[in-house]
Amino acid sequence: MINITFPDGKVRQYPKGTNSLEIAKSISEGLARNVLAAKVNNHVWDATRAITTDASLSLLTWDNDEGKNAFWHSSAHLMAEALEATIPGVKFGIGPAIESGYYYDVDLGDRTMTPEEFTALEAKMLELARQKNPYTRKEVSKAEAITYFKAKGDEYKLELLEGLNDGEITFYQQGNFVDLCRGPHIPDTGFIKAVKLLKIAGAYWRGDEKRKQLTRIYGITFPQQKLLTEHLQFLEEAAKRDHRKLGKELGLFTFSQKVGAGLPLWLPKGTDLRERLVNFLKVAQAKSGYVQVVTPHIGHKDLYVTSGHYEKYGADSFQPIKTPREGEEFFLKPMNCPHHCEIYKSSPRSYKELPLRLAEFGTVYRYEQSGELHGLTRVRGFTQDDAHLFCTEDQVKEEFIKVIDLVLYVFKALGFKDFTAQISLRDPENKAKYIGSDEAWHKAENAIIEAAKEKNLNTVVELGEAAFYGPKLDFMVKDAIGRKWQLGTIQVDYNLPERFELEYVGQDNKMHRPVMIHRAPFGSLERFIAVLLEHCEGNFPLWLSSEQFAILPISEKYHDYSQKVLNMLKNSDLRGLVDERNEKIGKKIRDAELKKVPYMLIVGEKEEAENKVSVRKHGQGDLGSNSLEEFTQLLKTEINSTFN
RNA sequence: GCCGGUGUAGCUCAGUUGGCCAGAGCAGCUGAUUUGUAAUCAGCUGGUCGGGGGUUCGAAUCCCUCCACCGGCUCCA
Repeated sequence: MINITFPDGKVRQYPKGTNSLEIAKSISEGLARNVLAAKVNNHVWDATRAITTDASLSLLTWDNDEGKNAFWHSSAHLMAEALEATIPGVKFGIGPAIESGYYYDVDLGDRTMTPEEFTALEAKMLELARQKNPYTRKEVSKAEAITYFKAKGDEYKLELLEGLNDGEITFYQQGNFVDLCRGPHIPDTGFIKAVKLLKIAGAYWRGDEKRKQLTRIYGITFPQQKLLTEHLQFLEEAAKRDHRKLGKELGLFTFSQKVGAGLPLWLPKGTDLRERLVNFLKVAQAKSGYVQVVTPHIGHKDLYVTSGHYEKYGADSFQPIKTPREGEEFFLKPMNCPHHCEIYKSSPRSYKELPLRLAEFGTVYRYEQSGELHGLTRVRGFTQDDAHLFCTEDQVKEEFIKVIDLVLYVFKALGFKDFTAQISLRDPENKAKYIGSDEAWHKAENAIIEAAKEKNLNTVVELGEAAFYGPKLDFMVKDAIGRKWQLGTIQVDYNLPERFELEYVGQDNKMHRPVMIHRAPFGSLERFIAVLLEHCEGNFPLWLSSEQFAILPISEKYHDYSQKVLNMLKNSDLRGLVDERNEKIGKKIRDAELKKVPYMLIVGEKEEAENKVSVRKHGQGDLGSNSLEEFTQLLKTEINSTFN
């Protein structure tokens, strides 16, 4: 007998070799029907795998991420089985579970796959699922495994085998399909009740663009049809929050093929929004000791040779523009830091001036590959809320922490609660990709890690994600459908001061090298506004709305009174307008609701007589009659609550 | 850049297997209406069907090519 310890601490005895599914059955049949996998001594196992020693056990169901993971991974195998049954000679790359579903990378040879084939493939998957074929695990020797895949002619699996050690190789089989796989899997295919194939894409084998591109098929499955329906509804809802759609509907920005791909055109309303964000940050930065600077949109080639950007990105940038006679080369500026370094150098600096915080809303231009462009989140011309802090080594950590505070302040004012702080470090395996000394990197990486720890940020560490000149802390926020985007960023840089030979006179009357911190709380205004739009679904915080209220007169007779109200509200620093169109009140309300105007003020005979307004709140409806003082107070209170 | 898909009026979309002047709703304009909490009525304007080339008696529809957009991959100073 063996002792099984459950999550609640209870211990029960079972015969040696029993499995998690049997244990679940001993508790209740209902539970057993829902068990997808099990965590045995903190390793996720097949529920059908025999337990031979004392162990801690927690049963994994659809409600655990690890349970879902096993479910979707098993679904990838099911899709592979269906593919193999319908497309002879198909070869398989990898097929993992992902955050929402799974994919499998396949080599279809000369054949292509189109979404029209999905229905048939889904049907095949369901047919196989109904057979309730068990997923069986088999330990195989490396030689056996190689023999199997050689016979099958699957070079991808053979390549994967090269990286595995003999003795740790397992096969999983369900039905006629055998796959090299670590597992774990769900007990049998019958658990899979609903299947939806979602999209098809090219994906380079092993993520290497120099290697063959396989066909990646994304899908999702569920243990109940109802869950699939809900998921599809969620996707539909998310599509409504797409910033490209909202930006168009709300008249914020547009693109023109003629102006060029990835070059956003800001319409008056969008510009208004940008200006408000910019001013908001300028005020906050002024309080934190920043000074504003302005630099041109182009810079001499030498500037980027010095900074190192020329060597790193010269060939992949917009190509230089030349002076007609001398042939001097200038680049559109892809970043502001080299310019700012030259501002630093414009006069001798004393330690007493540090930290020197140079801020600029600088528009930069980067050549992004055509396939990378994406609404406002990935563009070729964008404005950074950039600043460079020049400080002494001793000041780095404190400055870094102050920047974190600023980013958190900005995020709070805009309602971003759900974000992660990604600490991006150098790839220790590939140091050649980066410039700068080991020592400098260590110092910088430690400064970031300590500062993040001190501020108790919810962090993830990513190796190899650092910029080529230094490590960074990025604030990552998800868009409507869960794609992660970098917004705010803070980067420590020991390299540029070196390259530009920046110096300051220390207390000791000797020359010292300052440290530079790059930082941008929004990141880029374009991307920030995109993600903000998706988060609030176009319902901006009141302080940010261009049109905080719309006055809707019942008829022409009340236009004079409406104008009077408008002027009074404007005098209270509120923004809005009067809808003087010759439309019925229902129409005016509908349009204001669609424009997501936070407050609608309906005025007619009654309101004019009482010197009041009828307040209607977006998405909520009639709030009743208010005096102008009451209404003004209501808005001021709402605005203040955002910042406190 | 790569794989797959899409491109019809300002917006959202119809346009059967290639066949008469390419349609609708909304928006816009004109007029009527003077309105009480999510669409008042009528009339009108508006498109060289993404660009270019080809096949055909005839192309929005078929083919080639370029561009843009969408979903991924790779990349992202």
